[in-house]
Amino acid sequence: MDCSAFYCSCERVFDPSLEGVPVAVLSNNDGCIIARSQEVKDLGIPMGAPFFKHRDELAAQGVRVFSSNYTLYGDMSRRVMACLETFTPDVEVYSVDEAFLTVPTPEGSPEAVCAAMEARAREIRARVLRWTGIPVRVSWAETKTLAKAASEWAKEKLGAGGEPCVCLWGHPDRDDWLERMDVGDVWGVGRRWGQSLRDLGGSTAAKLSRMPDRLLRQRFNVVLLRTAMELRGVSCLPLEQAPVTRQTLVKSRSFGEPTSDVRAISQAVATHAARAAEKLRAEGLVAGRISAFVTTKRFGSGPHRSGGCDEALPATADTTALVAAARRCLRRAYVDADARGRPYRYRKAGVMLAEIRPEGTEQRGLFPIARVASAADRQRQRALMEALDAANRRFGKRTVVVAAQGCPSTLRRTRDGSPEAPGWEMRRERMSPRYTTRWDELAVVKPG
DNA sequence: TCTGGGGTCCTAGGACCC
DNA sequence: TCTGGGGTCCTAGGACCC
Repeated sequence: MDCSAFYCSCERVFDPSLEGVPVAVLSNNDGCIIARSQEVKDLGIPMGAPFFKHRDELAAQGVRVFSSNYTLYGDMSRRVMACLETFTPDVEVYSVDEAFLTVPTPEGSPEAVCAAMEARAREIRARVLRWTGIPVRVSWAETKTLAKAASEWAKEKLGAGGEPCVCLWGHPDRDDWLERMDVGDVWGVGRRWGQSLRDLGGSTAAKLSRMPDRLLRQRFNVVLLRTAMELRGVSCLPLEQAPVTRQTLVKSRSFGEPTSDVRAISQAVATHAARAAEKLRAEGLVAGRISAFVTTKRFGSGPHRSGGCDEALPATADTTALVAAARRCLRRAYVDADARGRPYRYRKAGVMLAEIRPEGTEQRGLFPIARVASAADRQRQRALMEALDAANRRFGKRTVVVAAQGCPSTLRRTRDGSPEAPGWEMRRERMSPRYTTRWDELAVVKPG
């Protein structure tokens, strides 16, 4: 199951004026176009295109453009997934807008099975649409990679105004589609491998599936061999339902404006560390390593630099410990100018946590890397973090912060009295309301 | 002026062991 | 000229995903 133009669909659910109107959603900092409704795709605006290059064209075409509203999309995603689980418990939530489902195959001839499965797909699509307002594609096949290939086919049918529900298994045009499907559209084949495969004569999904195992293993790796086998109908990628513990956690953002101000950057890094710590606690995890990094802009003039430093920690999810460590890392990673004295204009900073484990399972070192707090001190810190999280949950995100994040009360006030965002905060000028998660942002229905 | 953020897995090569 | 055989662990870099 794939949601069609998911972020655009979420925007449309609560704003009927967007129905039939072209819609686009931007990445963080309003930088790139990361979701496009069918109308915008038809205009030829590519995925991931920089917004500023298309701003005028989008305006001229009457495209409604939104900043990304992850609170809304996350909540809508949960609704869609919950709806899928009413059909089968065997659901793998693969991403915010995709899931894999396993269902029993009905008895009968291949043609009959195919027809029955396509009917099932239409049933699922109809229920998700009715319950959540999100249009989806549902496509079946005997392996995940083939199911994704079927989904590509469904996408093509949808673009041509057809029914986006396909069962590849038993379909009379199955081979025809796989012979037509570009190898670059195969799940697991990116730009680099796509070009290499074309050079070796594997320009379509069907051709890739016929390439010899040894060639794939030698020229690429076992991952691509698995992809080829999956295209042959041999399942190599099982349904993953047990949530796995993450290995890393990254929090980073581009700045609204590039800056050389180490104090501002330090506040941004402290904020990322605090947010990462909050997320760690929410997931019941601790981290044993932290790094902080800064990068200048990737494009244009001026000296370019990307630097990071890391530090081992006694496994922790404590905001104060992680913020302090992140600031130490930043101090080592930050360089103000290149060898010729030209200042670096930093565009982005972030924090990465690694060596993550569930709380309570951390391995203690023989030689502690830092003074180990007493049990009583640890208990007090835990209680403090619980109070911090509770206050921020109840009264809003930046209610209680560590001072290193920058103090909200010292910020300039805007006309309505709320604190003005600091310069390093990202641009987000076209955000829709968080319709489903904030009482004060609920949609209002007016009679007549 | 303006180009996102957050992940996973695999491999090669270096350093070390006996 | 020529230098064994069999391992582990770690890291950086490259590929992929959404």
